[in-house]
Amino acid sequence: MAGIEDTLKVKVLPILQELYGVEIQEKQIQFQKTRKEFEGDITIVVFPFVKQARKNPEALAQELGTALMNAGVVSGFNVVKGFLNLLLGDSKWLKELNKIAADENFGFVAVTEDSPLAMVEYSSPNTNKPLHLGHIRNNLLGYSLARILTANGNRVVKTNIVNDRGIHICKSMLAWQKWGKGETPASSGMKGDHLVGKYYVKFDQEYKKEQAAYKDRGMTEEEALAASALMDEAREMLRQWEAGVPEVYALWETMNQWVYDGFDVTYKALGVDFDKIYYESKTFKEGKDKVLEGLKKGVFYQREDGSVWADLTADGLDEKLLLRSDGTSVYMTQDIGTAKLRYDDYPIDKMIYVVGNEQIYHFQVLSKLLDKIGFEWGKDLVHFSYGMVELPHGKMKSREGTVVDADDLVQEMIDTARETSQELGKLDGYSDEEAEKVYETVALGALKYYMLKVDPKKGMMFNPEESIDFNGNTGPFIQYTYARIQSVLRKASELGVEVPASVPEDLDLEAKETALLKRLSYFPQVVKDAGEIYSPALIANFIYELVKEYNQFYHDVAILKEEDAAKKEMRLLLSKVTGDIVRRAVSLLGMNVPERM
RNA sequence: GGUCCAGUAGCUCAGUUGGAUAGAGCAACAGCCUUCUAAGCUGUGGGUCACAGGUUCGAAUCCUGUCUGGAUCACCA
Repeated sequence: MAGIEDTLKVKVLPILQELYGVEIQEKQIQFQKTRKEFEGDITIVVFPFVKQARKNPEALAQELGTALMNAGVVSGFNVVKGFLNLLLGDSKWLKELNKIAADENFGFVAVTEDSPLAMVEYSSPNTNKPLHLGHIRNNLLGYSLARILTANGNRVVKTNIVNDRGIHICKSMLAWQKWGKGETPASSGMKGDHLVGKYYVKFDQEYKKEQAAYKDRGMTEEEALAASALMDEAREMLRQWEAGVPEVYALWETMNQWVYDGFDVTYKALGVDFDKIYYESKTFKEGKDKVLEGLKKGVFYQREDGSVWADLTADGLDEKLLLRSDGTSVYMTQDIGTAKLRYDDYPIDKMIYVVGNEQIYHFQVLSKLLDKIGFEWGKDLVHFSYGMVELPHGKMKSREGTVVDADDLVQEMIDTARETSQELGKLDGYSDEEAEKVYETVALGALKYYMLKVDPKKGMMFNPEESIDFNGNTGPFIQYTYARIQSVLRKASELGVEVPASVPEDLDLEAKETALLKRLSYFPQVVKDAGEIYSPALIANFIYELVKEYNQFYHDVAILKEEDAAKKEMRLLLSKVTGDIVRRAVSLLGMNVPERM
C-alpha cells in the first residue's frame, strides 16, 4: 500500500503542477482505500487543493483522472463528487502478489546490531498471590508489544520487575507461620503461588475476625485499627526482614521460591517470557542512594521529621514523598532505583512500562523525578497504560477471593476447546497427545485474541462465556481459516499440483481475488502503524479483516476446480501467501496457529 | 473539589492525520453441506455516534460547556 501510494504521489504532483500551474504540497494529497460500494482500488480526495487550482471538485477530479489515464499510470477511473477513484489494473495486483511471495519478511523491518534498543517492562507481579485476569491482559499486551517492536526493527529487551518485599509479603509469611503447619507445595499438591496466596487470604480473614472482636468489646473503628496485634506482628516481621534476621530471611526466600516456581508454570502456559528479571529487594537500596544524592544536590528537601520530599508543584503536580521519616523507601524510590540499574545494564533508547492506567499519575511523577535527578531519558519514558478488565458480575478483589485466577481460566478455556471440538468430531484421527496440543493452541488463541483486539487504553468487559464462543471475531475463527488453508494446500499436493513461486501477470482477476490481494498489500503499513502507536489491537483487526476476506474468497471460487492451470496456481499461491501472512501477523499477538483443526 | 480517561446498534467492540450513505461480531429471523473443513458463507431487521453550541466545502473524529461512568490526588504497592 505504502509503495503504491508513493509511486502514485510522484506521478500526481507534476501533473497537477502542469494542469494548474500551482505548487501542491505532498501532504495535501490524501489517499484512502476505495470504499466497497464504489468501483476502484485507491481513491484521491481532491478537496484539499480545489481552492489553489480554482476549479470545482468534480471537474478537477475528471481532469486529473484523464491525465493519469493518458500517462498510463492507471487503467481506469471514475469520479464521485470530490473523490477520484482509480483503478490500477490486474497486473499491478499480480505483481504485488509475486512481490509478497518472494519476500519472506514482507512487512517486517530487519533488526541489526545498530537498531535502537527498546526495553519493555511488563507483568510486574507481587509475590504474595497468584496471577489473575488483570495480569493476563498485562502479560499479553507486554509480550505482543515486544514482538511488534521487533517487527519494526528494534532490538527488544523484555523485562519484569518483581515486587518481592513489603508488608503484604510479610502478611502471607506470618499467616503461614501461625496456621500453616508446615504445609509446602509438595505436601499439599498446590501450586506454590496458590499456596502462598491462600495464606495471604487467611491473614485477611483472621485480621477481620480480630477487628470484629475488638469492636464487640466497644472499641471504635480507629481504636481497633491501632490496637491490631496481628498487624503489629506483620510490621515487626518487616523490620526483621530489613535487618536481615536469618530465620525471617530464610522463610522469605523459601516462600518466594514457591511463588516463582508457580509463576513459571503460568508464564509458560501463557507463552510469555523475559530476558531479564529485576527484584525490588535488590533495587530499592539503589533508589535510596539516588534520592539521598538528589537531597545533597538540593533537588529534594527534608522535613523536620526526617522524611524526604520532592516539590513538583511548579510542574503542576503535588509534593511527593520519597523516603519515610524512618528512612525506609516507598514505591517511587524503588522505581527510581530500578530505572538506574536498567540504564546501567543496557543502552536503552526507549523505555516502555506496561502498567495499568490507575498509575498514570505515578509515571508522570517518575518521569519528572528522573529528569530532575539528571537522567536525560527520564522525560521520554513511555507509560503504556491499559484499562481495567471488568467482569459481568462486578469488580475483582483479591483479598475477598472474587478474582478470576489466571491458571483456572486457562484450564477452563482448554476444557471448553476440548469439549466443543469433540462434539464436532473435528480432530478424529489425531492421537490424544496431538489433539491435546491443538486444544491448547485454540484455547490460548481465543484468550489472547479476545484480550488484544480491544483498544488497550480502554477498560474492557471480560465475559468468560463469550470469550469461549467459537464464532465471529475470535481467535479460533482466525485459526480455523488458517487450518483450512493448510488443508487446501495438502489436497493440492495430493493432486500433484505444485504451488508456484510466482505467477504470470497477464491473468484476469475476479473481484474477490483483487479484494484479498488489496488486503494483503496493506500489511506492511499496518505493522508500521501498530509499532508507532503501540497497538496490538490494530494488528488484531487487520487479521480479522484479512481472514474474513479469505473466507469470502474461499466460498466464492473453487480453488482447485479451476480448469485454467495458470489461474489455479494463482489461487493456490494466493492461499499460501494469505496463510503465511496470517501466521506471521498472529505471531505479533503471541498466538499460534494449528495445521489442522 | 483538582487532574486524567471514557460514553458509537439490545450486548461486546471497530471506525487511521477531519472525507462519500457510521461498520463488524454476538443475540433474533430467513436461506446454503454430493464440492478444497458448515468452528463456515449469504441475506433481513436494528443508530438522535451522551447532550448543546462552535470551527468549515465537510465533524463520531477538532474546540467550548453540560451530563453520566471510571481512575487518581497516601509515611499502600
